[in-house]
Amino acid sequence: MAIFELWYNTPTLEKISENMELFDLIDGNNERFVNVIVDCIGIDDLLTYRIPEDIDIQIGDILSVPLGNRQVGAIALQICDTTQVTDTTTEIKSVIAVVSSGIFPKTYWEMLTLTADYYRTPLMQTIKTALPPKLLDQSHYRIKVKRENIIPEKQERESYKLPKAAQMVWEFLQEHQDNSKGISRRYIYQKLGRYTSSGLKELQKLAWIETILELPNRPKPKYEDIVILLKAPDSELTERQIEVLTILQHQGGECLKTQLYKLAKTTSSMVQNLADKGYLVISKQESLRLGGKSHTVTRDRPKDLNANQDAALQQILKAIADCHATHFLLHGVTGSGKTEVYLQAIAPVLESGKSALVLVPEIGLTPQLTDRFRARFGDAKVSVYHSQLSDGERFDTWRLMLAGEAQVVIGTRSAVFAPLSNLGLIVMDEEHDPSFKQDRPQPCYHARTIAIWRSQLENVPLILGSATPSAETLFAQKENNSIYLEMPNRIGNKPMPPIEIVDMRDEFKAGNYSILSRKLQEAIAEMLENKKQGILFIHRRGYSTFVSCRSCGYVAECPNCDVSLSYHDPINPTAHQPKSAHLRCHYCNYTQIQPKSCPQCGSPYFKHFGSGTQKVEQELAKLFPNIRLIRFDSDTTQNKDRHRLLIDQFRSGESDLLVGTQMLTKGLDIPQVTLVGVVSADGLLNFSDYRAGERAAQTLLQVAGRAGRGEEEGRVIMQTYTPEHPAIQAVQQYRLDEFMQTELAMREALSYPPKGQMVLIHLSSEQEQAVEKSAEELASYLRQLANNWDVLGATPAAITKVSNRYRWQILLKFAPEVLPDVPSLEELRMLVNSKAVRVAIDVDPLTIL
DNA sequence: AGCACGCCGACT
DNA sequence: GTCGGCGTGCTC
Repeated sequence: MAIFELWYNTPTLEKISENMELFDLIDGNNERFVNVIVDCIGIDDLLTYRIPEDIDIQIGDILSVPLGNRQVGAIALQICDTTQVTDTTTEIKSVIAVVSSGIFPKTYWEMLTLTADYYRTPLMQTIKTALPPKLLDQSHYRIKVKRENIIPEKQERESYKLPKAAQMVWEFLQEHQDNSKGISRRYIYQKLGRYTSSGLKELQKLAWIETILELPNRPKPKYEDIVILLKAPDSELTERQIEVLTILQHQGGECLKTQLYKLAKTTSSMVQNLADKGYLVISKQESLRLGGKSHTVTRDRPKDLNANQDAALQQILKAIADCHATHFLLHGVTGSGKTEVYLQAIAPVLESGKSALVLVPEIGLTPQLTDRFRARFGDAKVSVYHSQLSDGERFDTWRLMLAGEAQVVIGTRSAVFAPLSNLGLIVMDEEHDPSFKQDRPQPCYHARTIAIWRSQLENVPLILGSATPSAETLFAQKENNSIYLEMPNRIGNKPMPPIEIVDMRDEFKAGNYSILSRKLQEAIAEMLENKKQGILFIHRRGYSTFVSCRSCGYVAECPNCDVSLSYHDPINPTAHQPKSAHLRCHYCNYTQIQPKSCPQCGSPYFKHFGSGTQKVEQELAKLFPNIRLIRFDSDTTQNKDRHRLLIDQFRSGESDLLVGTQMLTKGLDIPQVTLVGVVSADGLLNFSDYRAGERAAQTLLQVAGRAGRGEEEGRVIMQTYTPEHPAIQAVQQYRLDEFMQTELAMREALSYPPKGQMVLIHLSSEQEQAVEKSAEELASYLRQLANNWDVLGATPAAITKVSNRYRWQILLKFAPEVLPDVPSLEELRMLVNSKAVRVAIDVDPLTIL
């Protein structure tokens, strides 16, 4: 792979690799020192710390070290018996503790340095995304107001005499005094900047405030007491004591202390007494908090494969046996049995004592998949890793992976960094899914890109599976010698459901003003009559896109963002929402009560545009009063258990129709579903991003694939105002490959990815002029610098204001074979020398809006 | 992120 | 002279 080789020999990588070889075991009677990178932006040099005699440190260990008067995380890179600190005035401090003694393989660090370098993000920040949360937490200051030290009249008088800075801080503290835990110094600093330091000092002098140093709250292993039988009961003991020991004996001579209390109906005094007598011993055992236990108990056996599946599997098995970094594109239509191929490919990996990594878009949405893996390999062999786990669960799962035993890890995007030391196979399911790309904290990595590197670094095969492969993977498949595996048929040769397109313009002409066409209405009626189930797909959640006044055209807008507010109904299952009709911003969550009359002209009549889940829900209730339906969108599925609950409800037949958004597209396998309706395909199509066509075709095809997976034949009805759109045509005929060929040709003409590379630089600030100025200055600087890239912009972002921040962006475009020497995040921050402006860099952005 | 240090202008 | 605001640079 071209990109891979270009980025491979980066200076940072070499530096780290050499350091890893410095794993010299100097048996020191002398003092020993460790050179570390610390978790502090702006310190790129290695710092040296003394290793206390009672602490054992290995290269690659994650440490906690003092820095200034704080504690920060650090990674041990070199261990030596002499200091490289020549300056004798600096005191060499000692390591505080080893946070995790993970001995990562060399390839793991190479993967991290590659990621940091490619995505132009500081190494430490990249390492943090790979580690469980809070593991590299810093200590931080909290400020508390000391009410008891303040005499009201005195305060009244003195607060006027305070220096400006102190007064600002004091006022700020007054505004936030409801926070009982105190507020973090960092937060004050964000708001007040340089006034913070002197202001706090002044208030401290008056003793009006108290500063508390909160130490990092790192996740810790959880221990439980267990009792172990040492000696069989004998006549020395009382009857009751013998009884307790016999129960312990029946438990295999070992069980949890609390469990013994319950079983023997006894208490700690009895157990302690027996321990004192030497019959048993109380010891500590780590209890692993592992998220999401299995919901099914039935053990699953490998299923017979059809010819396509078997052909695919044989090729994969060969690569696994040869330990080749072969890349497979497993292109299988929905229902073709990709999961079974994964399972049978993983089985020999586990048998050979290696581990497998399975990456999925969103685990909360695919509990069935985890259940299936657990049923096949057993609970003990399968762990899940995703952001919905608690910090403790993530920490424990992470350490379980580090332990190196053969296991299957199923996880979302961040699991691509799973510290599995003996990897045998990587699987990425639904490879086209945009949630594999991170966009919020830097680095904005794509898990597929990292998975490709990891497969090459560790010489393990990679399976990219999808019914609707991404343009990137299709293109790479043609260019490289990766292997294309096709499974064009559903299991049992069930046909793909026919897709019927309804032109909504005809409906309107015929006098049907409903958002549901006559055809779809009939189909739903028929479905209800036959006691079947269906799915209705809507592109948007909420009631409608926006609400406007019928008489003056006023549209309610978010005060913090540049978007109109969405209408939400009062009937809402989540507790924290207003009980009456309200308007909400989908960007910053600003919520207000729907006004009774137009604030501009006073008219009480409003018009609702678009069609969200709630609107469809109402319409259905009107047309089919007895229909039992479940709404499935991010409003109704806020917590992780609700996904499963709603899906289980639907699966068990408690409901006729599932009405939902995007979430429905992801691997939902319910055999009873015979009807799939797409309320409006247009929202997907008329999205002005270069990837809109690809995304729309993928989404629609995925939705369509939900129908007819069982015995009954399926049926798909797609409503649209633009039936002639190539994406719609492609989907209707199941001709995605041809559509993608024209897409690729189009991308090539405009040198868009994958026929070109892009880097997007975001700038944002609360000050409108500050961003504009910085963005334009940066753009012209980049233009000067540019010899092999095009600089587009600076331009305001499509949604210019979000959460009171004005957003601008600069797009860099370059040919795919060009090595992009784009400034790193740190360099960009230096270039934008305005503290008010935030910068972010997105390499290979999925959307350029 | 947070601190000390040092420079420069204003005021006891 | 000295105090305080502000920018700069360092943290083992």
